[in-house]
Amino acid sequence: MNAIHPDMVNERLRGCGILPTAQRVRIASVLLAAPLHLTADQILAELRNRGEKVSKATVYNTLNLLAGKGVIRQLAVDGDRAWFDSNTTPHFHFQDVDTGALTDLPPETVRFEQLPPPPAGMEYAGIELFIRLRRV
Amino acid sequence: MNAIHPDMVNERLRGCGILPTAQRVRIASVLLAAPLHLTADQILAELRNRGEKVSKATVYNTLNLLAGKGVIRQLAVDGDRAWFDSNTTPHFHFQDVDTGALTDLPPETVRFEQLPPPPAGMEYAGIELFIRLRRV
DNA sequence: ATATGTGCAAATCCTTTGCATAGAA
DNA sequence: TTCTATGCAAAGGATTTGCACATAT
Repeated sequence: MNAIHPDMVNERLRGCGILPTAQRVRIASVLLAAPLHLTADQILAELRNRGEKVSKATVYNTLNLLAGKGVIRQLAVDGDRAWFDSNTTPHFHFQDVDTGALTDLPPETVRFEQLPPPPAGMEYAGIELFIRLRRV
Repeated sequence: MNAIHPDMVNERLRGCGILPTAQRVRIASVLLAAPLHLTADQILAELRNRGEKVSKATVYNTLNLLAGKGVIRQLAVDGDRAWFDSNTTPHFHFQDVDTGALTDLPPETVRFEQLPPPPAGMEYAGIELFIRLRRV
C-alpha cells in the first residue's frame, strides 16, 4: 500500500484545527496516501496489518472528525456500510455491484447538459452520482 | 394517504410470480398507491395506522421480495436506513439533507451531455443520482 | 397433504456511546 | 493541572434469521 510522510498528515490535520494525535495520524495516513475508498473496517485491518495499535472506536471517531472537517468524504453507496473517500474534489463514482468496490469517474467524462433548479427556498448541497457496473 | 384497489395489487403480484397473500397485498398497497419513497418503518407505521396487522419481519421479507422482482426499487440514500421507491422507471432524486425526505426529479430536467463508457468487461447496471438540498 | 408464508424473539452487523484511563498543553 | 483523546465493552438501531404455527393450493 502507498505511503505518505507523517509530517504531511500532521500538518494537514493541524491546518484543519485537528489535534494530530498518534492514532489520528495513523488513521489519516491510510486514507491520505492516495485517492482511496475504504470502509472503517478496511482501515482498521490495514492498521492492524501494519502492526499499529488503534481501537475500532477511535477509527470511527476519527473518520467522523475528518469527514466533519472536510479532510475526507463519507459516501453512502449501499445501506450496508459507510465508505470514506480521500478525494474531496467534486467527482463521481463507478461501483461494482458484485464486489461493492468504488472507482473514481474521470471528472471530464461526466457532463450534465441540464440539471433541475433547486426548489424554492432550497439550495444545492451536493451531487452524488453512482454508476453501477456488473461483469458482462 | 392514497388508495389503490387490492385487486390491482393482487394481479400485479401474481404477474411477477409472487403469491399475493393478505400481508403482501397490504404492504404492497401502501407503496403502489402512488409514486412514493418510504422506509420499512414508515410502511409498518402506516399499516398499523390502518389497523392492519403485519409483523416487522414480514414487512422486510416482502419489501426484499418485491425489490428482487423489480416491483419496487431499494434506494441507498444515506447509510441510516433503506428507502423503497414505488417508481421503477428510470429517474433521479432530490434529497433534503435535513429531513432525509426524497423527491423525484422530473426526468426531463436531467440530461447528460456525456457519460463515461463502462470499463472493459463491464456493463452499466444502473445510474443513481442524488441531488442533496438544504434550506437556504 | 405439502409447500410456502408469517410472527415472534433472538441474532447480526455496523456504528455510537459511557466511562475510566492515558496523553497533550 | 486541566482539557481532550483513547479503548473497552455495552448500547443502539436497522435488518435478518430460526423455528413453530398458520395459510395456500
